Amino acid sequence: MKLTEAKQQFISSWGAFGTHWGINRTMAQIHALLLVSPDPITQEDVMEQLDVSRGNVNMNIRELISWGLVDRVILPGERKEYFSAEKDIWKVATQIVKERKKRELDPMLKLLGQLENIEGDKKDKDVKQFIATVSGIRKFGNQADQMLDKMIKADESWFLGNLLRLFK
Amino acid sequence: MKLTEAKQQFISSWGAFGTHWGINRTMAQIHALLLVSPDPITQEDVMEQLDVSRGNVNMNIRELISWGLVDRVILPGERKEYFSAEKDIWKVATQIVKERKKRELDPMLKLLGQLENIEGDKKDKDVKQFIATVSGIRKFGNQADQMLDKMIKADESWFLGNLLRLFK
DNA sequence: ATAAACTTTCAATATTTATTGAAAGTTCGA
DNA sequence: TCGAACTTTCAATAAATATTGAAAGTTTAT
Repeated sequence: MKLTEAKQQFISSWGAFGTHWGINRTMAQIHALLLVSPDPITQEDVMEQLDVSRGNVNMNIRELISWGLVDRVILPGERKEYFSAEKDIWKVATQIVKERKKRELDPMLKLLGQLENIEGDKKDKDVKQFIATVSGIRKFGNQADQMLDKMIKADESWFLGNLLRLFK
Repeated sequence: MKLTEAKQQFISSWGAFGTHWGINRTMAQIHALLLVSPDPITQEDVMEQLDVSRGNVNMNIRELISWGLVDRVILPGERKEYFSAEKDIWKVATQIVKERKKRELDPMLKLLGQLENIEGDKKDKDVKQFIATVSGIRKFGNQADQMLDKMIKADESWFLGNLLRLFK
């Protein structure tokens, strides 16, 4: 397989993979393209290589920037903006974890905490099950939350070292 | 807040949460409903409580069963089928991890392995970056894969004990 | 101050994904 | 074997989501 074909495969699979995880296909593909581009590229480049419109590229690059995965780069003496992706996969992963935690997990845990305090007969079967389920999810979620916090702060070698210890 | 309202909240939030993770809203809501139902319930019950059609409920319950999160239950002396969800959140989590790993992570790792073997000048900047990116993702993915395998096999107390050790 | 180069916006449109509900299929007791 | 009770299927439809592209906005060099 040659580079061009492999690149295509990678971008397309990364896009499909993304959709399974609630990430818009084009955004994932742009990210993939940037991940395999050794140098920063322009919106125009992305439009050509992925065959999507200017507006779409603009929107999705902005989103990638808000996720902290892509940076604007101004090349000296150039008028237009270039973009480049963080290439260190550990950093990419922790950044995604950090954002998803902030945007989704933390609000969910907050809600679950509130839902645990319902009025009503604690002997009632439905009340009992509701509280048990909600508190079960909350406890598990809190564990995950703590673990992810440590991961975000850790560097890769620390994490791998500990994993090794954990699973030896 | 009373039970009915809290239940509504929980189901609706769980549905919204699901959509952020590539899970169809109704499926997540049905799961939520089953999680807070102390006893098995019928398709008819789900239709009424969530106000969705018979076909939709049938389809999504089937999907939940294929994910190993919900079981068919035949009550003695009853003609119709009842459904109940696994309530142990640890089991729910490991089951989801197991399935997503099988359906998504493993195929992706397989593909990445293939993409690493491209023909071409290993000194070429683009080839170099492509291989670096793909192998970086593959290595990280393999670590995650191994860790998730252990988690799937472990039981909760083992895992929590080790986590504690890991993060003390 | 102007205009070219470039970026952003967003209403219209297209695409994808989810839902409905009636018809077909199945199971089971009498 | 019949038919009532129940489940499944799937083509049609609705709803949600993503994409386009032209117009408006911005920046910069002269």
